[in-house]
Amino acid sequence: MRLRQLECFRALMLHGTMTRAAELLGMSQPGISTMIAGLEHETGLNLFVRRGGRLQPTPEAKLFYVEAARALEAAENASRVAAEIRSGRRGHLAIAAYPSISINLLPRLLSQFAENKPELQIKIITRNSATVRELISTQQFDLAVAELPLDYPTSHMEVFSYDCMCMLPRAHPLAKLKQITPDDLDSVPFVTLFRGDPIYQQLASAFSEYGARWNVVAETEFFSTACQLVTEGRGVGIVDPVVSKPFTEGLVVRPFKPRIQYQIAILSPTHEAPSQVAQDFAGLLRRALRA
Amino acid sequence: MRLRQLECFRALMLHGTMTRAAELLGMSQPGISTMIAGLEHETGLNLFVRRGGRLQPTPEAKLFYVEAARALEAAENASRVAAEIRSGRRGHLAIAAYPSISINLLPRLLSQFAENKPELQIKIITRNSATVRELISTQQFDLAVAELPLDYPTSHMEVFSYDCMCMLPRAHPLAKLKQITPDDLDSVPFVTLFRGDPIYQQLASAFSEYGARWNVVAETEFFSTACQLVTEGRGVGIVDPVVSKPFTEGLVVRPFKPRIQYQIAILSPTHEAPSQVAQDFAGLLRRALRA
DNA sequence: GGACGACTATACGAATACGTTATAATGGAC
DNA sequence: GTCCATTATAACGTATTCGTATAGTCGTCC
Repeated sequence: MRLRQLECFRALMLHGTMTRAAELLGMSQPGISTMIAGLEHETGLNLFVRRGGRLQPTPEAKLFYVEAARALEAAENASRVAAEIRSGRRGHLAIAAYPSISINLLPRLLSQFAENKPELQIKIITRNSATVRELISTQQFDLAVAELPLDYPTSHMEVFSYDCMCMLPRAHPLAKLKQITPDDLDSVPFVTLFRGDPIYQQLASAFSEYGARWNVVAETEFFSTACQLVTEGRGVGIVDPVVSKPFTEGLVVRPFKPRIQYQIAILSPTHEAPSQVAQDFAGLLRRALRA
Repeated sequence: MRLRQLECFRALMLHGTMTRAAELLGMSQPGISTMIAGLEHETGLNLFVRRGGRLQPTPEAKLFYVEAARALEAAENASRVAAEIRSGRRGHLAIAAYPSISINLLPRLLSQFAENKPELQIKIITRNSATVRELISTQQFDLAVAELPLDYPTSHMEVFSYDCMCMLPRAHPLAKLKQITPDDLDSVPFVTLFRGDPIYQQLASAFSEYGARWNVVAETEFFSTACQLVTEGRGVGIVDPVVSKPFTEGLVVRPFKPRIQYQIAILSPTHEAPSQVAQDFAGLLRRALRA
């Protein structure tokens, strides 16, 4: 039993004559005729009686039609779903990400990505980078974004490196400089990430190397919190130039020397092949993180 | 999108390798390979990634599988239903019949007919023969059985003629005769059908022709009622030899002379083609009515 | 009753699909 | 490296599909 036969059968049942059914299906009348003959032969049912040169559906045809139409609709539905999956309109996109990127960049990109994909189910789980690293191993996520370094590196890792910038309140005296060094920040109130963070360690080394006094007035977990403190005038700070960009709206941002490196990575599941949707979104995310 | 492709896809999803799927479907491995390649091409989905010489279903394949399996099942169901219809296990059989045949013969034949047809829906409507004649015209019945003559004869009518028999209580003195005539029944208490019935008129003519006195002690609507009265010893009567046979169990039945003719007919719908089930049952009924 | 119109069935050929065998290519295991 | 299991590709015969051409059937309109 072939789908094409059912299609012809349905058209014939709905439109009465082979000639009209053929028109509707964009094929010739003899095509319909042989197709119906084949269906009758294969099912062993007499679907039509030839009466007065016309076709009249038998009671068997009416009974069979119900099931035939159902099967056709299921097949057409499968076909439609395939198109939806292909275009990314259907599917799911589960992403695990560390907090700073979860706050602004990720939801912004996701809502842009899902614009024309009504059936796409999105899930964002926010955890610290170590947990994100573990989550991607469970194969339950399509994509993850974590800060480096990781205790247990994973394959399928795409790294993005940034040189951190110095951020200052707009009215800060140092805002007129093109570039900031630890010397410029000697004893200046400073907002930084926590002691355990690589950023903290790099900053400590930089100030010590320059022989400047690092006046830490606040430690935060996230760049976004630090940004807010700087905005409030508590001091100056350091920030990555891309992910945290939305948080530095009212601030002045200047290159910092020496280089304070900040690295994040897009992680993909290892055992599982990534879904097309995940790959597409990874592309969008990659462009955003490179910018 | 062809059903065969979905079939291969399902087998592959369920059994992991093309080699095994091919075995299960009774075809060669390259056959599966090309079939899957065709499906991937037509749907535009990457259903499998080739990793380490093995196939691994992509997330898209898992999503699509749900719909594909559903479509396949619907098609297989349609196929199964076709087989059920063909063998008469599925369908409906609506029969309109006059009372006497509805009481015993028809339900007996129908239950025999439906023995191995679990899904067959049976409907029996009992009306007098004139109404049965009208009902078959409404095309809502697959078959009808009515007594003749009918005011408005219909085409598709298969007539069965019977010579009525005389029935007597087992202990009746006339039971020793091989054949009964009106002369034998002169003044004998007689149970007959109603005045309007053709049987009544034929009997009246017969007694008058033989110059015998017809001693009617009871008039009934149905043969079955008459039979019961005879069984109770109220008199002798006349009965058709086939339809009413079940009612004359404890009675003696003898040929009657002159011939009292009783005719019934199987009626088929005119506009509608009869269903295969109806035709099959008509065959069974025909054999029973001819016996 | 004959011509016409609408419809279905059959014949035949070309393109496509299907499924086979043979064989290459790949990767893991020992 | 060799063996084993797997998938992919090529070549080829057969079946299916669908078109065109044409014949047959029935009802209708003069």
